[in-house]
Amino acid sequence: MATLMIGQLAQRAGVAASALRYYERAGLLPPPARSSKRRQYDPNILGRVRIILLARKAGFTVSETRAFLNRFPVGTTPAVRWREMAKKKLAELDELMAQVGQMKAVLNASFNCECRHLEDCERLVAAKNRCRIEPNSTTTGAAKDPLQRLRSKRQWRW
Amino acid sequence: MATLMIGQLAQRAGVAASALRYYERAGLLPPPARSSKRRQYDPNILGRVRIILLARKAGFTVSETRAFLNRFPVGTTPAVRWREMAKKKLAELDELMAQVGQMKAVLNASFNCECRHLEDCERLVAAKNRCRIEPNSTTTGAAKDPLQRLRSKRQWRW
DNA sequence: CTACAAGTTAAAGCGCGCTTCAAGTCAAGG
DNA sequence: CCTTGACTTGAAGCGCGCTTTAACTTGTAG
Repeated sequence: MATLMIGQLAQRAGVAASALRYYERAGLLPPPARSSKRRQYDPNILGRVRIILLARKAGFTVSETRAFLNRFPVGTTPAVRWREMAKKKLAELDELMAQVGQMKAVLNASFNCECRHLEDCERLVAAKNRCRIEPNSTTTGAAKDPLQRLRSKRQWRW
Repeated sequence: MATLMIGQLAQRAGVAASALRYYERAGLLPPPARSSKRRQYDPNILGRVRIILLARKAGFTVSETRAFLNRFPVGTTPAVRWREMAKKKLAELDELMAQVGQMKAVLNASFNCECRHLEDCERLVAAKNRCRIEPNSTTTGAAKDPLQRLRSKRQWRW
């Protein structure tokens, strides 16, 4: 009794109902009982939702979170499992931090030139005369991972 | 003479030809002269490509990079412009770092419980009996920005 | 009975920065 | 002449985590 409709569960958990449906499809939440097709949640499920959100907040992807949730091998407690996964994730985060650090270095070290126009920089760079634009070479390409955000398919107007 | 085909420019710059075409569409590279429809690049354009890659490496998005490249207001040198944009970007990166720091905190502080099964944690969390799962409350939802990676549309099997 | 609110589904959309594909053009070498 | 390889274009795809939309059902209030 006193089961929760999806909207109520969503509100209590501080998350959108659509996200809960998504988590169900993704295997993070078990399919609840239904009354006339509507989901009726046992209030205890709120604990699981909170754990899901905690895992997400810690940086785990949805599939990592699923791996964490779906019944550990017998004998491993949640805490053990968590620490194991946390170790990997911490390493990933450290790598991310390192990349961000490199970006900051590039931001601080570049364009210490006196060129009046960008074209001057371009020519100097093309001629390998530094122009003190580059920090420490290794211009092996742009950053791959961190930070993201023209789609329009139409050409830029010059 | 001795102009570069797109493949050659790509190789020298250490970037894919498709990326160069993309940069052109996006307004980072000026449309080059053509010989029988093929792009013929002035070797000097290599400088511009390098600058583009540097900007990307520094964390600037494509449209930010376009803003940086496309002719500053008269009187602002590349260096000035760069420093202005770098300032903002550095702030963004610091925010990112802070978020990553929070994740690390969550990773380290969670699941210091002795529960044998996840279900025990769930019940405790649902009943607000901590279970020492949470670090410092503020469970306002999962992280929004950093780190990203079921699309399949098909249900997870339980 | 009618309205409205809240639920349901499957499918598509978003952001970002390219990459990949299909279908075609072109020049040089054998 | 034919092949090969590099180029061309427009359009679609990828990854990730949801959100949004469209079309429909259901329970409740007036």
